[in-house]
This record gives sequence, structure tokens and C-alpha cells, in this order.
Amino acid sequence: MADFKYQGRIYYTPIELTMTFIGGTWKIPIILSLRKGALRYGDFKKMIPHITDKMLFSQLRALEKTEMVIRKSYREKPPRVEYKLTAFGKRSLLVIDSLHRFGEYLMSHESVEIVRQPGK
Amino acid sequence: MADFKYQGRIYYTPIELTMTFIGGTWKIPIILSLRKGALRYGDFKKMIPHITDKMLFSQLRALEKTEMVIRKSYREKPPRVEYKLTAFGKRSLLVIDSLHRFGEYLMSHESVEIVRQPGK
DNA sequence: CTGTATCCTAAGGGATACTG
DNA sequence: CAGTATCCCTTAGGATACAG
Repeated sequence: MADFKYQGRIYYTPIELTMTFIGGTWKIPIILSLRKGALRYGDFKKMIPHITDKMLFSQLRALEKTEMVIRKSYREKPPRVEYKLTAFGKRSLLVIDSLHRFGEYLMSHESVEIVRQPGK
Repeated sequence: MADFKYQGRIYYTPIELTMTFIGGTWKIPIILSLRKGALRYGDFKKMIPHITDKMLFSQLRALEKTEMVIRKSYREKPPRVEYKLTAFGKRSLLVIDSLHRFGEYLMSHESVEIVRQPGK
């Protein structure tokens, strides 16, 4: 018994919808890097060093499509493009912070064995 | 630059660790169905009708391994087995509620077009 | 009743190379 | 600078069947 539909797909819980908006490996890092303000394409690559162009590109598009992020292009040369969070995007920071806090809780708990790597 | 390791895998943020614990399609529905107390194998299949045996089985095992859920087997016949949340598991309800609230926020927002299906 | 194995498919995501 | 395309591989997860 389906609960609702969004863009052709069937969802059983609101949580699944949340996952469409912020799920996957890269959407959360991208949103977090926008917390303090607008960024340009190249800025993301500095803030998220291990992301590939393909993933940065496709996930930015996905975040635009769900209106989590807005893209603004300035017709200059060389081209300048800025991305920033929408109200949706900012609202998601609450959830992301909650996910972060739980992760820290897990890390600090004795039954979770964490091995810190030396910084580079 | 890796941040830390857990069980042989490298993690860059606490959020990734959270996802190991509650990520995937079925862990959250399973945890939620345990909110009000212990359940038996067959109870899950009633509460989460569209889950397959394979996924119920494998995700219960995964949740045991991360100590989110504890399994108690009673040597009776027919066999009786009960699953319930650990302290870890209960703590995760905070995060899950946050994910749920964001999903509802998305559903209620005008730019997200929701089509409710008739109950069956 | 409570699992467990085997096969298979779809989708996410990495590597790499090219463009306005 | 800021994309965009193409190929490929891994893995989550579905269908199905069987076992203690």
C-alpha cells in the first residue's frame, strides 16, 4: 500500500523522501560546504578533495532539481557561477546536524573502535 | 586525508559512520517498528509488508553486528525469537525522527507535489 | 515459526577524457 | 573556469527456493 508519490516514484514513508533530497554519498558534503555561504564550482573541489567532477556535477544538478541549491551564473569571462542554499537547503542542516551528532556519539562510545589517522 | 577507520573501512565524516549504522532501505523501518518494544521475526513481516525475507534477515544481522538491536532466542518449540533495541538503537530514534520531520516538511511544502494514494 | 542460500538486475558511483 | 560524456565495476537489494 503506497503512501504517496513524488515525481513518478512511490514512497512509503516521509523518510524515503528525505533520502531522495539528501541521500547518496555526496549531497550532504556539498550542502555542508555551503553552510557559510555561496561557493563556486572550484571551491567545492577544494572543500571536498576526494569528489570527482562527475559526482560534483551530477549531485549539484540533483540538488538544483529538488530546489535544495540554487545556481547563479554571471556572464563574465572567465565564467563565474555561484551556488547557494535555498530555504529547503538550509532547513536540511537541522537533519544533517542530527546525523552528525549521532555519528559523534557512535565514535565516542566504547564499543565502537575508532582509529584516528594522523593528519596530513 | 582519512579522518578515521571503523572495522577496516575509512570514514571521512561522522555522518558516514551514522549511515553504516542506519543507512540502506530497511534499517530505519526495522528500528522504527521496534520503537514500542520487542518483536518477533513474523511481527516484522506484518509491520513492514513489502520487505523480503532476505532483506529482513540480512538487515537484522547487520543491526545486531553494530549493536543497534539485540536478539534473544528462547528454546521452545515452535522456536521463539525476540528482537529489541539496545541503547544505541534507542539513541538512533532521535536521528530518525529528525529525518521523518524533514520528510514531512518537504511533503507539506507547495513546491513538492504530493499525490496521496487511496488506502487499501 | 524462523531463518538461509543462490541467482540476478539496476543503480550509484569511480576513472578518464573532452568542451565552451 | 566550469562543466559534460562515456565506460565500467561494485554492491544493494529483489525473486525464489529450501532448511532446522
